[in-house]
Amino acid sequence: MRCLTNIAKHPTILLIQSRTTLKELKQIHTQLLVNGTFNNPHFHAQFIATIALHNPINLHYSNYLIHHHNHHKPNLFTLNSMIRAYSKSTTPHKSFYFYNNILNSSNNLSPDNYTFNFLVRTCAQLTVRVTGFSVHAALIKHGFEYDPHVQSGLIFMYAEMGCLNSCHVVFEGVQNPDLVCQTAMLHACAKCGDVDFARKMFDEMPHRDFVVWNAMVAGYAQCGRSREALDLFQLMQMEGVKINEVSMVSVLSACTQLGALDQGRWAHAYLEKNNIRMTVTLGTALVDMYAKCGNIDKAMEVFWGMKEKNVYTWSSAMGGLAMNGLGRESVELFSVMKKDGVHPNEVTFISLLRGCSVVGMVEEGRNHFESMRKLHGIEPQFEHYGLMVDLYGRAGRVEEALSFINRMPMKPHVGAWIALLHACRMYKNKEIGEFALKKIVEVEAKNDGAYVLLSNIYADYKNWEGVNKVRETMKTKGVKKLPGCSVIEVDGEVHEFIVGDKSHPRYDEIELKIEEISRCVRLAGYVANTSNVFFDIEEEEKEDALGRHSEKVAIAFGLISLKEGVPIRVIMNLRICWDCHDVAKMISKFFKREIVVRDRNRFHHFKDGECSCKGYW
DNA sequence: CTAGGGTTAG
Repeated sequence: MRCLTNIAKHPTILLIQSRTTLKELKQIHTQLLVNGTFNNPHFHAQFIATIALHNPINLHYSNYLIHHHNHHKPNLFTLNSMIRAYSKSTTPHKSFYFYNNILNSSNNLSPDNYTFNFLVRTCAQLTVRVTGFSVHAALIKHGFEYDPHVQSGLIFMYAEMGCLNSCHVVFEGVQNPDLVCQTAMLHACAKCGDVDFARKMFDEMPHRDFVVWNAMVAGYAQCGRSREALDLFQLMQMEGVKINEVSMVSVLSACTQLGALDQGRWAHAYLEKNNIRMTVTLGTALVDMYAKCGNIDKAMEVFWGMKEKNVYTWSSAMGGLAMNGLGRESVELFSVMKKDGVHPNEVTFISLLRGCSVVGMVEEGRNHFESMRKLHGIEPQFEHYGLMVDLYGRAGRVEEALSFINRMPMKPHVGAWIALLHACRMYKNKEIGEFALKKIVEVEAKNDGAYVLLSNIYADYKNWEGVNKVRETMKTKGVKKLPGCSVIEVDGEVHEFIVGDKSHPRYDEIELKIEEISRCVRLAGYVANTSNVFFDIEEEEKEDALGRHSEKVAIAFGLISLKEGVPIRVIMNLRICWDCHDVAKMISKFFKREIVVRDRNRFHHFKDGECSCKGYW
């Protein structure tokens, strides 16, 4: 055992941990063969395991070493390490090859608690329940049902599969759950939608190390409770808990969701100042944060500065470009990615198709969609079909969008119909719009967004009867419209405005500003675009209702609270309304202020009276 | 010193 410990600290092993290139590995390998270090079976095992664990990119090299330089039969340590490495790879099923290797080995190996711990993690990756159940059965057969390592793994596996009950069952069977096991259970609760229970566990734990803190912060961030994530992180700092790159990934993710650019910038500065290890994951989180907080230039600067990028990084950058209206750049980045030898996955194609869609590159988008199956072996999912509908629809080819839906190999999902309905709204197509709504409510009787869209189409035609009919239907069915909500960050503090809520301490000043805006805009001869007002009310009242949309309130607040020249950044939960969009353009001109709005679909950068979306919503 | 926490879309 002493011997193994020393080997783990062997300079060559440490070198592998910090380097990744295949070329260097080959050099090291040759050297070790020559000087005879490989004659030590322990070293050989540790060498392969280290490559597998620290250089997942070069997993095939560990494989090669096992098969072609096999002076020694791989031992359990090596095989377990391979299972572990593959459980985290993009091809987790290959773990089973090594599991079978253990079972069929000629040198009497039998799986141990590590084997099963890693194997259940493989099942967690695969999320194929049947596989998970059979591995569970196998480990019971081998007598590891009550092994603490295996139990932690099982909790993790069932969490990934969404079986919180099974997690509880396993957890209750644990004699004295240690920190690792408790962390797994906490993670499971957060993952399966019971963060509050996770927090309860967290609060009741007598000893908490920094991994537990990280799990809790991540738990909040992943379920969208970003504020609580940031609050807990702050507490973490105050308590002097160790902070590493994993903590920062969660912090950045929370900032991304809140659109809190200032806090995101602070986090970026923090991790540079504290020499936090820049991993691919952390870099990706940074790129995503800048992109989704409206600073796409900075996002790309970070992106190009990253030494190592994976498919997440590329997809994230492409998605960010698309979201910011830079569709062409997104498509170009896709070619660069392929040249770089990175294989796209299904998410990459979502980013790519969005890129095509926002700039109306219909043919290009269709070609890429076709290439998914033919060139990349990726079966398009319903999201991809939905984006194709969007692609045709945005470009005004509403009929083609409809016929595309009708040719889908699966039952069109609500999202596809919604995309069509948006196109109908944009191009004022009443007939297809009515048809789309019918299809939507067949599945989701209470889809408020769909009713509102159809109502808007009627309003465009000044068909108040139609508007009223929609309103009546909604009333009888009990459909409630989701209230608009906009947030804006001022001096690192996030202010939230919900439509109709006047509780903000500076609401009176905001009101005055809105009136000033209205005056300016009217002087310029602008007539409000009132078709976004849902109910048939008097024109004047309508303008008033429009004047109080949450996005406009947030912009007004930005005007009074941010220094001149500082861009106003607003994040909202719905798509920006047409009138607010027009008014924002004018504000950007009259008040000489840049405005960046991230709505639920994309970014709108308003400058000198123009918007970056150029009509492509 | 083979276990636990993290990134892309919807």
